[in-house]
Amino acid sequence: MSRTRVRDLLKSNGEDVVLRGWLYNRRSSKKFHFLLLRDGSGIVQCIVTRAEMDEEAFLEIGKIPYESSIEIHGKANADERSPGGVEVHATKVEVISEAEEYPISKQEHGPDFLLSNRHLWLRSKKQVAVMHIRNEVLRAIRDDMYEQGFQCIDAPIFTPNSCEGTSTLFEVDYFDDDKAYLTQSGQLYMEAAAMAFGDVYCLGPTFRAEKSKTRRHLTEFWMFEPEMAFADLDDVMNLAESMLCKITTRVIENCKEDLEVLERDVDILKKITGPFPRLSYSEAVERLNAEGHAFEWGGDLGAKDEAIISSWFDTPVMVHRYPQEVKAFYMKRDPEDSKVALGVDVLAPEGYGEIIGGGQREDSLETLLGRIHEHELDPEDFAWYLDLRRYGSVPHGGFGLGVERTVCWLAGIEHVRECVPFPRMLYRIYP
RNA sequence: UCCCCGGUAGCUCAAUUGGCAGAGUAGGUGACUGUUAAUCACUUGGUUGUUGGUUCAAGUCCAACCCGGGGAGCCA
Repeated sequence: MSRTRVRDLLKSNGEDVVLRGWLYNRRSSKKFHFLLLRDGSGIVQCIVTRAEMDEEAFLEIGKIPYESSIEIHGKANADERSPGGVEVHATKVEVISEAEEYPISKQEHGPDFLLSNRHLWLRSKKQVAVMHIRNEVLRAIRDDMYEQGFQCIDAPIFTPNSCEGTSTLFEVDYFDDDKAYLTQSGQLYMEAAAMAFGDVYCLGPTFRAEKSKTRRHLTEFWMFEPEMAFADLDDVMNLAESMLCKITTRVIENCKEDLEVLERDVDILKKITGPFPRLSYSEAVERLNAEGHAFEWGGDLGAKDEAIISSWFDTPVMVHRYPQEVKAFYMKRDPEDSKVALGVDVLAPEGYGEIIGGGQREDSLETLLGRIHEHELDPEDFAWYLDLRRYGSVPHGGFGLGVERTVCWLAGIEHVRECVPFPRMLYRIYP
């Protein structure tokens, strides 16, 4: 007899079924055992009655340790008294592998303990829900890119040098005396790909060796980076906006139960429909000052400033045209105001901060060369990148979206470490 | 790199001016009317992060170190 998945039990009402999974919880009295079976697709209550079972077998079932793997034979019944509305009336319970005393209990645990037990923590309800949402976010991105005709072009993980010359990178030995670095962005490679395929994206891991210790930082995180040829800053903002709306809609539609487990206020997410407010850096600074938060034009917005700006709106807000000094060398300056660069940051609501950064790229060879010198970078390192401006340069742009930060916001989680299966952080690389 | 907080039973935490190391939970034993983190009774469980110091006496005070958490900067 083939095995039934818990998620399909409702369709099997009245039928004999075989389930395989792990013992999630048990509630016992003299005449019954209520076993909660978890199989990865869901959790179902199974009832074992003393009257219908061999006395010794009944007592043994009361002793099966939590998280033991078990097989249950029985009949599926719709029953309102059971959580989930279905119950399996078990006639046979077999232990596949008896578990040792399981360290994670139903009570609350501290972050240190949970992170050290991440391989087991991943089994718990809340973590399962977050991973479902992550899965949906990644699928929504890929589906939308496919529908819009973007080509998926995977960027390399090993790179010969820093992409932007700014962040601290992880250095690794690369044969003989050479050094390589783990990528901190696929963007430069996406620019090359955009000149080959038009509209492209990459979606993969990214590494930052910054010693950041906050709820928004990981040393290894996933980033989605689309890049478009023949595109300006407005096109970039339009794509960022439509993508965030698409992701949110998909999560609301397909992750109802997960959002419930996480006690996420879905009404807040339903407001994410677009258009999002677009605020220039200068406008943002003006309003900050008008509201009594002294801020001098020219500096980069800090975490506090971003929190204030996003608190003005219920949806993500796009802040564009930053002072060019605080932005990367490849960012194009605004032809109408050379003091600012054509970049945009998208700030998520509810204080989740920056989830997207991007903009229009500099497409003039001369300007780009000058910028590389200003930033004291070696033009040799960027020879291939400069070639893109030699052979049919076009206006182009794109952005990077932090997958964990996006999941964190949608799921309403405190810390990005719960939004990736096995987080890598400063001082923590186990398990 | 800087600032703040913490480390006591497997886990979550308590312990008064320095004065016998405690509870809940998990584990064990038993009871129990279809239970919903089931409930009830009993019960096992300790080198208080490490090292040194002050003291008749240190979980508590002092010093150094180790580990972790939160935040800043930087960024997604």
